[in-house]
Amino acid sequence: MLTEEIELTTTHRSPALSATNIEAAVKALRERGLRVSAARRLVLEALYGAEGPLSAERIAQGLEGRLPRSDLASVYRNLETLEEVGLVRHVHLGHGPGLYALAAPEHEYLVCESCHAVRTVAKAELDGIRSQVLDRFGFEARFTHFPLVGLCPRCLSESHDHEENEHAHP
Amino acid sequence: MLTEEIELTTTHRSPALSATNIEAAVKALRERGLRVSAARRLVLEALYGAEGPLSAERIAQGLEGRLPRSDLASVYRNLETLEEVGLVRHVHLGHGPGLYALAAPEHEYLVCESCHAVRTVAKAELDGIRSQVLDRFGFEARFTHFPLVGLCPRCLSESHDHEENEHAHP
DNA sequence: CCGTAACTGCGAACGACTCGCAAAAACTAA
DNA sequence: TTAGTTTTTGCGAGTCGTTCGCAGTTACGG
Repeated sequence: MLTEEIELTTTHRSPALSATNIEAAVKALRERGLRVSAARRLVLEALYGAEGPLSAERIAQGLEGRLPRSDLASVYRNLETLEEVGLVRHVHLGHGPGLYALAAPEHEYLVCESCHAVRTVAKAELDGIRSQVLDRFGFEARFTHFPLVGLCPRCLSESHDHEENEHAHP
Repeated sequence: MLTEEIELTTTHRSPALSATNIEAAVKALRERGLRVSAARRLVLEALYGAEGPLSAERIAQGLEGRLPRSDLASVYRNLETLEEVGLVRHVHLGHGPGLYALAAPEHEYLVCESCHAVRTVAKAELDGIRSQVLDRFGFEARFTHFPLVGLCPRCLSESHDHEENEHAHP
């Protein structure tokens, strides 16, 4: 099976106010006694400029020329550090590589098992479902690190169509 | 990070009526023009005798001496074939290897992000949540291939405890 | 501007699969 | 039963995503 590309169907944040926020992140790092190296700053720039979650690989390649390339292992280490600090979060949207994004604002993900479309939603949008899961199972659902997986509306209706065709056979 | 062992908290099926059902599976294979080799039968025996989903690795090792060892690549190939035939299904319960189980009866999984405990439930138990997700997002949730991830009751209450301790600091 | 952590970049190793290929079954038809 | 065809096996090597070891840099506090 080929590794399938994941496409995002929603937009995350405007790529504008980057620099300002990066300095806030830099401050958070220094407060923890962490150093602000060029490589680390680069990872931050990639994430602040991104429209959706990014793979470590794509960050290391410099986002198709928009940023300088850097060492993949270091990108992974920096993403890990940033995640420990709470600035970054990663999500596993299927069989591909993990994808990284800023931790705030907190997004949750719905992924279609059939077409692999990703729907990104604000945490609050899933609160209704979260409270039902809590009621039934005492379990607090989180769709930040692993998504809610299922069939998207389109694939769902296609699968209904096929069922009908099958039933139509006498 | 170490690969963490996944423990199952529920029982799947009684390990008794194996042989009978294996012959049904064998029949299904032959009907599709597939051959029933020793290796293939072994995978089937492992799954019919198991109390929960198994990794390919564990099947290849012969389930700690209960069955003969076999070739890992072939185990993967056979699991794939059995899955195509519809006899087997696999689930990704976190960062470890995929786990394989008989497709019927259809189980769904809840996994704790913190302690990695797995709760296996019958499909019907999640129908309420499924219909709420369908209403809100037009999305049919499936927790068979990827689980519903969150915090289990115990880890949830522990995280509340910690919050209280933090708040207690003036 | 010096010392000393922290951090980098490289290559190698890792786990979980997947593939290529020659040798060995399994079914089929004779 | 055996010969023929086609699947399947077992091995080794390869891939992908990620992590590790380590010598060489570099950031920052003094």
